[in-house]
Amino acid sequence: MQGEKNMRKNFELYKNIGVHTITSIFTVDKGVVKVLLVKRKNEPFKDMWALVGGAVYNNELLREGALREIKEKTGLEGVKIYESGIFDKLDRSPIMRMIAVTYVGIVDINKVNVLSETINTEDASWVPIDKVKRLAYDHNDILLKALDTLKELIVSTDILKGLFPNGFTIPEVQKTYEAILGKEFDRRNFRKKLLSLRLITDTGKEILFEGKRPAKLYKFDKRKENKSVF
Amino acid sequence: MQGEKNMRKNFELYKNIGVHTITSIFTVDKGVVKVLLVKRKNEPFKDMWALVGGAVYNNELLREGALREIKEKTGLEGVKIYESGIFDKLDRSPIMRMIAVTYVGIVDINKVNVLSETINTEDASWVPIDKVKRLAYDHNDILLKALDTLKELIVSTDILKGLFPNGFTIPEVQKTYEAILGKEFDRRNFRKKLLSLRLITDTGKEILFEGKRPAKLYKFDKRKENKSVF
DNA sequence: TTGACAAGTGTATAAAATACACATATAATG
DNA sequence: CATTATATGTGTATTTTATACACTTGTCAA
Repeated sequence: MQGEKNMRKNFELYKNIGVHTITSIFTVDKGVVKVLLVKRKNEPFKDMWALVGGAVYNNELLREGALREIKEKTGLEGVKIYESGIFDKLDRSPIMRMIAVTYVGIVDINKVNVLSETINTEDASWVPIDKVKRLAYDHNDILLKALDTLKELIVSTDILKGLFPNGFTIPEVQKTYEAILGKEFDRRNFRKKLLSLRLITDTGKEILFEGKRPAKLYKFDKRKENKSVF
Repeated sequence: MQGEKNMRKNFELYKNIGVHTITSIFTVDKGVVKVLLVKRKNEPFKDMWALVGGAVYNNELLREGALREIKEKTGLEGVKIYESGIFDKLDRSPIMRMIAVTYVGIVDINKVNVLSETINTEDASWVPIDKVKRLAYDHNDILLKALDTLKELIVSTDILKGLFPNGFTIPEVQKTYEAILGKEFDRRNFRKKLLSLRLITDTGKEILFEGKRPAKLYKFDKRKENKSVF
């Protein structure tokens, strides 16, 4: 068959496809969605900002490679990541054929502390998504896709659990939804919907923000790990 | 940093990750969902049945590689394929580290003719999904994931257009949904929903099936290419 | 004490999903 | 020709879900 010949002809080339993982790590900080960027230290794209990622080793799973890169480049550990897509344009890297398997994660803004303790702030930074400039490689495209994936995930999975390790108030969750989805909800209807799902429970505690009426503190119900939120 | 050392140590290994595409091509034949399998001619897994796929060349996109493999192994052309997932277990191939980028497609059963003209039926076969035995590699896992993907796609995209190139009747579409989703719909409500979306138009023609009342023939509205069906 | 601010709460209306029964067009049969 | 079997076609009432909308409450600061 014709294909067999091509196969042989292209075999050496085929051996040279590189595999990278690239993760868009988000947080929501006072109603602003931010993404974690790192400054590249090597060519290509030296000194440009980029999403977190790198080459996958032969002896690790893609997901493991992604988590390793996150830890090495930012100090963050235990991030829950979700598949987002695959990027494989032939010229996406100037060095060699390279495909990128991309992931999405979201973390509590307080983990920024961890970041600043272990990594020079010149090397890693939380950037509001509408302030992101030209990134290395095709990372701008990857980021756009990641935001789409994030929008799908917050209405169909419990991905936001990772954002509220110490409980949350309903207005807080609402602001997070509004920031990520880019639209507003009626306060009464949002609360009604969230409570009707019976995925969260009232802790009985309250929490105060600068001289306003205290808000009730809720937490995700542990018994319903993987059900969708919206 | 510690990772840098590992990087160097693993570089040779990293160069040896192979990239495959694997496509689950479905059809629905008289209410039965079938998948297209091909018999392997070479080791590993020689003579076992497998999904359609193979190594990606360095000079082609993943999607192009998938379509090339489909054409080479089954003769099918012009199949619209959708991303399904990535499979990367370290031992999924006994030969080398291999990651599989997987796709899903669905085609009109009448293209089976094309198949039998160009390919020996010993080499390729439509198999009902509940009759699929042990496949090569991890293709049973890939098939399960592909079915999940297909279920999502038929309620959120116009993927079924590819299944009805010459128009369709509403009961036909309903049977297809029921076969793929594994549940039944009320006939009146299904028709109401489908028509309310205004994605299909009445052709004015009718079609007959063996001594029953003729059914109206519809077609997808060309102006609304990419809207979701359910 | 008053004002500013965000949190908390209930009801009425509209839209969507669901449940449900009978008439009709064809081919096959006697 | 009348009868039967079979799958198609059609409308309405009910339930569920989503949406729209206004006033009261608790805290801090002035």
